[in-house]
Amino acid sequence: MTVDRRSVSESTAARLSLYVRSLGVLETEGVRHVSSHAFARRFDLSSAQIRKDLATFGEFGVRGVGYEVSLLRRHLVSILGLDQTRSVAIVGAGRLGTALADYPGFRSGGFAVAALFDNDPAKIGTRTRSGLAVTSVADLPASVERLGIEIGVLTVPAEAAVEAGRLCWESGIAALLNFTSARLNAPSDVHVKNVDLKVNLETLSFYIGGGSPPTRKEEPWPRTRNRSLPRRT
Amino acid sequence: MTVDRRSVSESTAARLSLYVRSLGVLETEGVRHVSSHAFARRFDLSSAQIRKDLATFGEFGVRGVGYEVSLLRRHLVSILGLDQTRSVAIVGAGRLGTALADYPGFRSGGFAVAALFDNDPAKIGTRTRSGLAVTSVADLPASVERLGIEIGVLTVPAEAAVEAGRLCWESGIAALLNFTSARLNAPSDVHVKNVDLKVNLETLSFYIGGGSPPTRKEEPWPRTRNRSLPRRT
DNA sequence: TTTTGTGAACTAGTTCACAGCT
DNA sequence: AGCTGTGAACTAGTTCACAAAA
Repeated sequence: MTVDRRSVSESTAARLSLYVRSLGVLETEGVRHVSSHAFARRFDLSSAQIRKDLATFGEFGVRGVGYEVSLLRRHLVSILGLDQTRSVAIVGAGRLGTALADYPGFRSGGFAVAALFDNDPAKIGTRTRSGLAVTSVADLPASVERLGIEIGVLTVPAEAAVEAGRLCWESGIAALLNFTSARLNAPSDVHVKNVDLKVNLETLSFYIGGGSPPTRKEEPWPRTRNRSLPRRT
Repeated sequence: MTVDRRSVSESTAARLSLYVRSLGVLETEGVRHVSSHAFARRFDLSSAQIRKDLATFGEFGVRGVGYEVSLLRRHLVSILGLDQTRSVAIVGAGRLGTALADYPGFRSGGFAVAALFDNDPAKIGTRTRSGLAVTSVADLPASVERLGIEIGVLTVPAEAAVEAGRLCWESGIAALLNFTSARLNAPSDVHVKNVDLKVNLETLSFYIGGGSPPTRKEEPWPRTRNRSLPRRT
C-alpha cells in the first residue's frame, strides 16, 4: 500500500506528525487500543479526519475495536520516514542557526544535525556550545554527499538565501526548511517549507486589529477571557 | 470599509504580508504604478488572487490603470496594523528565545521586543547580547500592562508551554507565536500561530520518502535538477 | 483599449452518515 | 453492538472570465 506522496496534502502530512506524537503519549500511559473517537476526544481532533487521513495509507484499524496504539504508531513512524535517521544541515551560523543546531527538537526522534555551514571566515572552525563545528559553505556539496544530508535549514540573511538555497539542491538536498524571508523557486522535486517569522508576526498583527493606541490598554486589569471552545469529537 | 478580521483566512492574511514586502521592493525601484498582472508576474503570484485579496478590504485600484504602488502599500500596512508599533514579549530565555530576541526580523518594521521572560533564577537579571534583560515570569502580567505588550512568543520547554500560554492570555496578550510542540487551547479571542519545528521537519521527512538508505546517495554527483516551474500569471 | 472587481465555476479539504465488517 | 472505511455532502479557497469603469 503505497501512495504518491506528492498527492498528499501538506496539512495531512502535518497531522500524521501530530498523530505520532499523541500515540506516543497513549503508549507511555499503557493504553493498548484506541478508537478514532476516543483519540479525537483526547487530543482535540476530528475522528472522521483521523480515519480519512489513515485510510490514505492503508487499513490500520479493526472494525468494532479501533486501532492498536503501538502498531499504528509504528506504521505512521514508517510512513513519515522517522525510522531512519535523517541528516540535517544548517546553513547560516548566525544566532538563529546556532540556536537551532543545539535545539533538542532538531537533534532527536530521527533527526541529526550533521553539519553547520557559514561563509564568514571568522566563524568557520568555531564550534557551537554542543560542539558542532562551523564548516565553510564551499565544503557543502562534498559534505552533503559524504554525510548523506537530506534536509537543509536556511538561516542565512535574506540576501544570501537564493544562492544558498540553490547550492543546497544542486548538492542533492531534497528538502529545505526556509527561515529567511526570501522565496526560493526550487525545482519541483525539492520540497520547501517556509517558516517566515516576519510573515507570522504580521499575520498575528492583522488579527489583533488596529484598535488600540500604541502605548497602553484601556481596560481594567486583570481581565480573564472566556474559555470558549468549539470542541469536536 | 472594514471587515470582520476573523472572517479573513489565515492564507489571505499571510499573503497581505507578502504583498507589503513586494510593494516595498517596487517602491525602492521607483515603480509608481503596477497592474495585478505585472505584480503577479514579477513576484510569482496569481493576479486573480491579488485582486480578490485586495477586494476584501476595499477598491484600491483604478480600472485600466492598475494600483498606485506606494498608496496601496500604505493601505496594506494600515490593514495589517504595521503603522503602529507592536510590543512583543518572548517567554522562555533559552537558546531559541534569546536568539529570537536579538533577531532583526523581530525588532523592525512595526515590532519591538519589549521584554524577555524566564522562570530560572540563574537567568533572571542577565542580559542578551543586544542588552535586553531577562525578567521573571512573575512580573509578566505587570509588564504586559505597563509595556502594552500585544504579542507573546513562546519558547519555553514543551512541559511549561500550557501554563506559560495561559499566563500570557490571562495577562491580556492577544496573540501568541507558539514555538513549542504543545497545543494550547486558547480562548477564541486569542490568536495562536503554531510554529512547530518538529512537525515541520517530520513533514519534510514525509515528502522525501523512505527510499534511500541512511548513509549515502547512489547517483553520480554533481547532479543539477530540472528547473520546472508551473508559473502563474 | 486596458485593467479592475466580482459572480460563477472549479478544486481542495473537511465533515457527515452509513454500509459493512468484527 | 461498536467502530472502521468511504462515498456523498458540504465548506473553504482558488481560478476563470467578463461586465463595468477609466
